[in-house]
Amino acid sequence: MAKYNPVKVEAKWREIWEKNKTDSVDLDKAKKPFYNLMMFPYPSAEGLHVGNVFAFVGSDIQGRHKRLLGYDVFEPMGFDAFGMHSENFALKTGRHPARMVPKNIVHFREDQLKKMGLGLDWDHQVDTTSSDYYRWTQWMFVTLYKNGFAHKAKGQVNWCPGCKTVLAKEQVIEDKCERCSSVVEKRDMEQWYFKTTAFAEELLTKLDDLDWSERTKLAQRAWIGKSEGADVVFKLENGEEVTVFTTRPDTLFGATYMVFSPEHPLLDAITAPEREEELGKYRTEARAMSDADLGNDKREKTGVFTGAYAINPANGKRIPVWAADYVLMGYGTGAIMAVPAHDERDFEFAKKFGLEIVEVVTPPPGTPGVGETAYAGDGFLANSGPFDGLPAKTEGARRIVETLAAKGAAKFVTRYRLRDWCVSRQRYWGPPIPIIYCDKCGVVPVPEKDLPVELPFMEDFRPDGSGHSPLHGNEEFYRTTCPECGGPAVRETDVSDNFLCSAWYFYRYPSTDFDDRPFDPARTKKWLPVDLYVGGNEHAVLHLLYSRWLCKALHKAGHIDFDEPYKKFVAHGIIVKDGAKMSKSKGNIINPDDYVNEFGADAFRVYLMFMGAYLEGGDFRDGGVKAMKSFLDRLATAVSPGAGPLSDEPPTGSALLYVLHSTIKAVGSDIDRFSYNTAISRIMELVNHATKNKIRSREVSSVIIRLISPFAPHLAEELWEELGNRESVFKSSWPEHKEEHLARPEVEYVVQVNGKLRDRVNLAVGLSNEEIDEKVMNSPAVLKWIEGKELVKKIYVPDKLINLVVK
RNA sequence: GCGAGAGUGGCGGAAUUGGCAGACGCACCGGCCUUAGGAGCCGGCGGUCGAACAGACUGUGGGGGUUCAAGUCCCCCCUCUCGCACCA
Repeated sequence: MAKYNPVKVEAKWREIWEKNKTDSVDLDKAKKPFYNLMMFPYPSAEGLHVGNVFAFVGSDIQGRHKRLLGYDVFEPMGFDAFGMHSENFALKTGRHPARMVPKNIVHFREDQLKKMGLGLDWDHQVDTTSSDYYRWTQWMFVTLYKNGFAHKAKGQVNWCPGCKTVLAKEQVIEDKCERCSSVVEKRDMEQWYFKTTAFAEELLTKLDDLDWSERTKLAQRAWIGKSEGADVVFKLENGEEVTVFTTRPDTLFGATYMVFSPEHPLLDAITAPEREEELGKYRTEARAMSDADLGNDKREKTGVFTGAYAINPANGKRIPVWAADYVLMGYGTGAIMAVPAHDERDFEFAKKFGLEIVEVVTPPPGTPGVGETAYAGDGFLANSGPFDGLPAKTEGARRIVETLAAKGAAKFVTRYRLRDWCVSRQRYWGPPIPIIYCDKCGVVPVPEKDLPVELPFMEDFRPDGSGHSPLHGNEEFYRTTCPECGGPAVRETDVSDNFLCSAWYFYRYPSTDFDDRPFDPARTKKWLPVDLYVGGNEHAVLHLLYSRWLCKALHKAGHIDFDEPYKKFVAHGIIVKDGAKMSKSKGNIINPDDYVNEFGADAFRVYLMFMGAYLEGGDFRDGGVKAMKSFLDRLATAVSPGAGPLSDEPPTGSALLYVLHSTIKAVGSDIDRFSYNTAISRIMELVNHATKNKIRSREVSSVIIRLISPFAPHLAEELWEELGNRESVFKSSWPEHKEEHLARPEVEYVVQVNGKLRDRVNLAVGLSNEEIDEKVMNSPAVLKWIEGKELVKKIYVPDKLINLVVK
């Protein structure tokens, strides 16, 4: 077999694998379970994106490698088909998601995924829109509710006018809807929340022990946003009290004014009558502004004096209270003590409005004075009464807080930026929130026996922007009876965020054959937590954070005995096309089908993995897939008995054995560290070596086939069969390298003079310095550079290099 | 602004601990084979000087430093990508 026809060969193996269930695993009998998870896609009408293929292939290589290493690999796939992506597309094209999604799923699975050579176990797929699945999504909701992790609350929410629903904070990117890019508005609404903040500290500290991509952990840490400081109570002159949060309680004596967020509820009560008009205007303007505008720290500070005064609890001074939009309602208490001498924002504000600036931390000599800028560093306290001279951030902060704490006016606190997860969506295409409202019994979760709460088919599913889901207008759905008292009741009509569906799907895969429980305890014990999860880092603070949180909640509720869902998470890179991001408008979208049909899935897979570092991403160039097809042809020619007889004698010759065994070793470790591009290049070198030296050996062929098999499974299988094997190559074993062949009798020494390469000499390994000298010092190429010069020093790097330093 | 990562031939990219820069591939050039080639095989390929597959110099964003030796370590600067961003 020289040139092979990928279309025929791949179809043949697809059929055999499916028939023999090569990629299925016996979930109960498996001895060395390895749960290899990839992020299930949403089955869009556009079809599988090349980014999906890149992610899946990179994950599949791990799965196949592990299989060859003797693990029982479980590699399932499913469809994340609920949610606004599907629904928005349906709205745009005038098709109903309930009709469109099943077709998309079939297309994804039969025409695309199955042609990619992924070793997927299709006996355990999930579809989040099927009631067998979302029944348990609803069970999750009820379970969370019963354990105090779900509650309904009124508050400010992010409203997307495009999608006509509220969004979670995580789904607002730079002030825009993650799905439709509309600018998000603030609204006050009553919504369902999951208590993500309950595990803020655990979500943060547990990151330290996780074997995850560092950048993913970094993103989660930043999002959780822990900050330690103190709450301090300020009394207002009208008798009201207001608490502020500060990370710098040591600077309390320097607090010369207070600032309230324009949205602060206490403003109405404290504003002096003569200031009301101006303040009202300011608050209206601020309300109209988007979060992005408010969050822009380059914008000039604005603010209005309220006419009210507060008392600084540290020194009893009377300080003015201002309202300014640089204080955000969404963080801390919505009010701050302003210390212009030691905070840049306060400094800028104080300068603009002529407010007092008092330095209470002495900067080290040479630091610009307080007149010019704020000093945020550490130092010793000054102008701070009894605390003068104390080291500010440590002893000073402690003593000041303790002193005030005695009067109940301060305490150390830790705050997080993380907010509770807003999960209600005023949309149609999602799992209905399983809650019933009864006048007599109040909020009643739907009992487990009544699940699922089926999503009724509605021809018109358009969101109307009323603040209710379209389900609200469906009387048959909306009106129900109370499961507790049997009286008339109404259903919650919002559906839950699609991210709830995806927060738990990996518990379901091993248990899809149970219809009376979301996940079977024994199966779960055997297979979870997930051994390896490969996916995009864009989900760092969405899916990955939500699913970690849900895991902790389920753990706390006693449903599972672990509290982290993924042992290892690897964030793959992003593919660009010719150096630019792919986008529909640029017309540079890669359609995987085109390449698979022309060059085969194997060539496409190998190219995707070869074009760049998997963890960094890569630059897709059109010619690449073809080049990989010809590499696979060359490989086939080199190893196939069809292209010329193979010798049954074991390979000999130290050069060949060295190349063979060092390649085995390198490819294995490259796969382990996701360095697929170098792994492939090592296989290329081995193939080149075999071709060039006309090596035709059964054993060499067997090694090469197994090394390439995780990358090009169909071709490997075909060649493996040609070699006379009856069982799948994936039932064989990963080749083992022998250290003895890596030891070379002779190595090439680099001879440097003053660090410059001047000669190369082949020498036996393990020579003494004297023996090296003998061989090296008389070489004409070296003599030329050292003759007549004083030899100052000789540096020996064993079996590698000698550097002669001359003057 | 803060945090992280990156900057290497015409191009994609290698270089795990400081030790031969440019592996592997694309493109290109030369040769062989061919009725033909968007096929295959052999060879070349950072730059400058040079007749040269002789040799030398130079070269990993820019500048400085440490070292026998720097793409790799340290300091300053520039550019790009990503994350967070008036978070008190």
